[in-house]
Amino acid sequence: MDTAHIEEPRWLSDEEQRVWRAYVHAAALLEDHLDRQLQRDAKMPHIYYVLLACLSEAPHRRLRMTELAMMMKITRSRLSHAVARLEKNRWVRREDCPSDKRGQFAIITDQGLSVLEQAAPGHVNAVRHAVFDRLSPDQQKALGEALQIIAEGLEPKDAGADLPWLR
Amino acid sequence: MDTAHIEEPRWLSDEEQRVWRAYVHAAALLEDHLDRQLQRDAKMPHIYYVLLACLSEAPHRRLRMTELAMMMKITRSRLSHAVARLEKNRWVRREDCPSDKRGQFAIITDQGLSVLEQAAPGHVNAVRHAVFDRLSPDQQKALGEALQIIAEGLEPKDAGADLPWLR
DNA sequence: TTCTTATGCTTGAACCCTCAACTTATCTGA
DNA sequence: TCAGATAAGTTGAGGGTTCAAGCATAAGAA
Repeated sequence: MDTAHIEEPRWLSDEEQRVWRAYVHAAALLEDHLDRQLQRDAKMPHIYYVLLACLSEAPHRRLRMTELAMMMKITRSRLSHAVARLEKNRWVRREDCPSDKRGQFAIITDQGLSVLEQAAPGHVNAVRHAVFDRLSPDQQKALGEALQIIAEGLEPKDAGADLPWLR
Repeated sequence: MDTAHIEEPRWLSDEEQRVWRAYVHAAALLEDHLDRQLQRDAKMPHIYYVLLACLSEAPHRRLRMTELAMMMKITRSRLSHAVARLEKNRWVRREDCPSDKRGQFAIITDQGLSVLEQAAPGHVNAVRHAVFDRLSPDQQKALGEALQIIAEGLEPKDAGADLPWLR
């Protein structure tokens, strides 16, 4: 009997399952925790905080939409919706790109900057309590290295973040 | 000048920032990747797969709603909506608990079980490719330990998962 | 018992994200 | 120069999640 073409899946070992479960649980609890904290204290979910933080550190407090999307590892569509929402709050505004008429800059406003500064201490504390206060330097280092490898492996090699059929 | 009462936040060091960014990126990319794979191949997001998997391993293929929510580290509300959706697909059904008239069991159906079995190999492969194929055994171990510590720290000590004011 | 509080679970509105389709603009090559 | 092809970004529908409120039952106190 020829079974060479059948992909017999390699199930996860007990050890691997434990690691995987730890990931699933930690990710669920952590995202929840941060979202709740920021939603309560700054009226925005975690990802919107990251968005503002990226803009605040960018050269002229501005980034092209695509660049920002790649930085944040989210789709352009998602970013478009997010910026639209933040624009309503007057925390971000858009501006046309002079050199490419298709292009848009997202720019953090003074108001957005001040909201970000108000939110930052609470957010950093939440991260610290949840993660860094609990791990030894070695554990932190190991965690970072493993996650970096995972992230790199999933990075879309080709630009088309929104175009899954290119995969 | 008395500044003792002012909480000067301890910002993240460069090293800590790198670790934190790695987490944020890995989490975003990984959830996205798994959701997309499962949505394509099994018409459900990752969390619904986990839900079915939990039920499939439970004693009589059934769990009380609250128990399942705690296992999955999600709110009862979210679970309620999720089960409602899976019930429409006939992958899960509900049953009243005889000993507590408020209680409900969620039960995976034969159909749900078969969908789960069909989806499992592809999902395991995705996890393997993204995580375990890229990390040495030591790295896996370290990752698991760090994540477990983080998860434990965020576990709600008191039962009230839905009641944030109890903290 | 009866009153009070706590528990189990659901609901609907508001919000967020995904997917596919679309618009406009830029690039490429014959 | 001009017709694809590609790129930047947006849109709306459909579906998932959150939050606060609600209903019904159970447990505890008086």
